[in-house]
Amino acid sequence: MKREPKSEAGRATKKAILDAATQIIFKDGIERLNTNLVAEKAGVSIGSLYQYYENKDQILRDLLKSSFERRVQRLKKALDLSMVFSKTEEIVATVVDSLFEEEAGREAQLEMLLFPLIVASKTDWSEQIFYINDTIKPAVKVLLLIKEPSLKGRDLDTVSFVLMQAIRGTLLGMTMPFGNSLKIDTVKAELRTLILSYVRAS
Amino acid sequence: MKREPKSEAGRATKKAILDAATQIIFKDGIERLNTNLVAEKAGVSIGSLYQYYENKDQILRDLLKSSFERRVQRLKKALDLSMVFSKTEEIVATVVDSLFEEEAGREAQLEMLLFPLIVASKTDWSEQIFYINDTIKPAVKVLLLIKEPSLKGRDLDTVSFVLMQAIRGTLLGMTMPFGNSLKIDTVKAELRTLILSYVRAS
Amino acid sequence: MKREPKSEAGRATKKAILDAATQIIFKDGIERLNTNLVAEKAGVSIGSLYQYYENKDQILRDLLKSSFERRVQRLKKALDLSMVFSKTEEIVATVVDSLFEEEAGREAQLEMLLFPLIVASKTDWSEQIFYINDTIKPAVKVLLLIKEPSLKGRDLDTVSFVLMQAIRGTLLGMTMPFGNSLKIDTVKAELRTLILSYVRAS
Amino acid sequence: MKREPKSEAGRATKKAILDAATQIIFKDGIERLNTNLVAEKAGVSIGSLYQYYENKDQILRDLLKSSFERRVQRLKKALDLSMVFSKTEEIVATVVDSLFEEEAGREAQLEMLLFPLIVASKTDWSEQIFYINDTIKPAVKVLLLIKEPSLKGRDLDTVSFVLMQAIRGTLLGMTMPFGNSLKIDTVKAELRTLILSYVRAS
DNA sequence: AATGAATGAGGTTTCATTCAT
DNA sequence: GATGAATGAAACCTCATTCAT
Repeated sequence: MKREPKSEAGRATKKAILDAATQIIFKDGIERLNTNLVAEKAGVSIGSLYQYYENKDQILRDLLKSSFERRVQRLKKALDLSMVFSKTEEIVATVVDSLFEEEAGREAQLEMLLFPLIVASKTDWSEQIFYINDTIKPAVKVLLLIKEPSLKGRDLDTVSFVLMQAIRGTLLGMTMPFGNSLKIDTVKAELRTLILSYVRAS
Repeated sequence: MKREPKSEAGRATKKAILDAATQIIFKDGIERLNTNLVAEKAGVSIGSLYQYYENKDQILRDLLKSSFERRVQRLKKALDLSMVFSKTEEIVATVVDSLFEEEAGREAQLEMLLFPLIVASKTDWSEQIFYINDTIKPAVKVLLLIKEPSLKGRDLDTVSFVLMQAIRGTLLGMTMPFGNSLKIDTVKAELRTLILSYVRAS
Repeated sequence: MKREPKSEAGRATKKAILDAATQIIFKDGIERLNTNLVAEKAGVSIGSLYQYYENKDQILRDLLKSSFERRVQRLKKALDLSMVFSKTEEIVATVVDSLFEEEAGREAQLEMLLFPLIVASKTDWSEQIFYINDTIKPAVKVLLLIKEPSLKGRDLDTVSFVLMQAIRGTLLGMTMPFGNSLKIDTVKAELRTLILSYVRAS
Repeated sequence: MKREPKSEAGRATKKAILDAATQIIFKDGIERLNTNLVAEKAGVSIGSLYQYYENKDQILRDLLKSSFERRVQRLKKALDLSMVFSKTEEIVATVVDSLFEEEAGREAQLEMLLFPLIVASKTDWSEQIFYINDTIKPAVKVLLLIKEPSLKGRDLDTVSFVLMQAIRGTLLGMTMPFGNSLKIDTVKAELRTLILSYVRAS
């Protein structure tokens, strides 16, 4: 295990590395992501980079992890706030709004770009991959069940899986060439319709 | 532009290259996909590979293209056959069945694995990317409208976009670690429910 | 030794190959000159190319040879015609004119482009290299001596060497970026001045 | 842009690469010049070579540049020293002597060997190519005009162009097979004659 | 005679990682 | 701790040439 930064400077370096990596992925493409370039863009020597990250995989893993964490934070916040509202409609609206916040699309995209590397690398990524399911799904399930009794009888694991994939797919589609010609508000409205009609289907 | 095979042998070589590439992607991971390995697994010299493909990107592009074509074929077939059935339920069931056929998941996965390379590469992929939308979407739209008059008033472009992304997302999820613990029949049932309830939502 | 073309078609093929090679050198650069491309541009299969040329070097050698032959023809013609004129001024003017004919610059350039390959290759090129010297120099020497008695006492080999290199250098310079900004007629006038003043120097 | 060496060691590595390249060009021929060989002869890993040079072209460009710089230095020195002499004859003699110094022929030759690559490569070489003209020509023009008023009325750009090409051509010819059979002193004498008679021609 | 598929040695370039300073 | 020079395996791609048809 590599040194955990003890000083403020160390933490700043790690952040700079992660930021540089993210920037490269979106600006130059994930194929151009290499440690030398990351170090350069982060304004850090390649030697320093390897003080904080054992290897390239660790950087990617950290990237994915922090993306997940941001997403979880965003969703949790949305759900917590909306729990006090009475209607499912409002909960769904709040969640959909939070999904379309600035960064959410980028995170979906980042996740997808990272996936091939996840699959290919020798390091074990399962911790990262399951993290979001373990964190979000229970909340989703509980919430759905309380609000929509009609779900009783259906397999909630499958329902939340389909729901999440549908949402993620739509989000991802928005970041692709053919997706960004659509009006965001219309897409949000349709996504709300999809979610509501689905959970209320008998 | 590279030589288009003029003999039967040439065509066989091209096919062998494509097959080898597909096999490598699914067996070894897309990160291990390199021209030398492809040539080797195809039982062809590296020189021959470059007779038929200008560069690695062209192989990937061809891979994507043929995957798209197969998908379009499959969907077209399903839609044509089902047109004679009277009910939307049956159409949807047929389409969902066709999506879960052996190869369909692989194609969704291939597409996703290829995406980072698509984004990163200098070659222009838009032709490939738009192909499926241009081919499938009109059919979907016409069909939906005929069968479900309740769609009138909604933006059909957005509806079909959301629908397709939802389907694609679910399909993709099935190929990922956390997806394949679910029962396929349950997922299919839920996907049918999602589609039907969504297009019938008012 | 390769087949000498017996048929008209054969000779045409050889010419097509040479023409294609010349075109490639000037359009794409000598670095892009390769047998496959030559065959393609010549509208001939690579197999056919190797029926007429043992290897790439032979093509280059043939290229150089025919360039030399054209130059020799041009100079001979100029010298023969001008021999009947009485004055050195007129001879020089005629020769300079012939040097600036359309193709002459190209030939100087071709020769220069071919030189590194000449030096590098294993095949013996001395025949080609000396050809022009052996053919042109005697004529130059005789002519100079007859017309300009002041040359007596100077080493004619050196004089004609310096003269030829000066001419060739100027010709070559005209094909380079910084050369073609000059007015051709002024350059021709100065070259005439240079030649005349030089051979008449005491 | 590649790393500029920040340490003494780095500068030494760059120099070793350039030296190795020069040596290979003259010993093995420019066709044998390849990055692996250069790295090997320089006693450096191929990776290090690419730390300092973006690609092969950059090495060649650097080679040409430093050759130019050496030539300019030599000529400047010769011209400065000779400015104090009173007669054009002496200036010309000094310049010609400097041109025939050990290295000068090599530089002319290097330049010529590099030319095909210059023409073929995508990188922009104009900076290098114009450098020598911009640096030397002004000095030549001023000098000529001061010393030889007879030049008034002639186009000095053309005169200095013809003069330089004549000189360069002669220098180059000396490095070629048919040139080195001549006595150097005779050639130098004739070149002096050529220059003097030319600039004094009316 | 002509074709063009196939070959593979050899070249260029990249990049994760190490290690001496 | 930080630096950056050095490494070299491994990838990409080219092209002269052969040979079966």
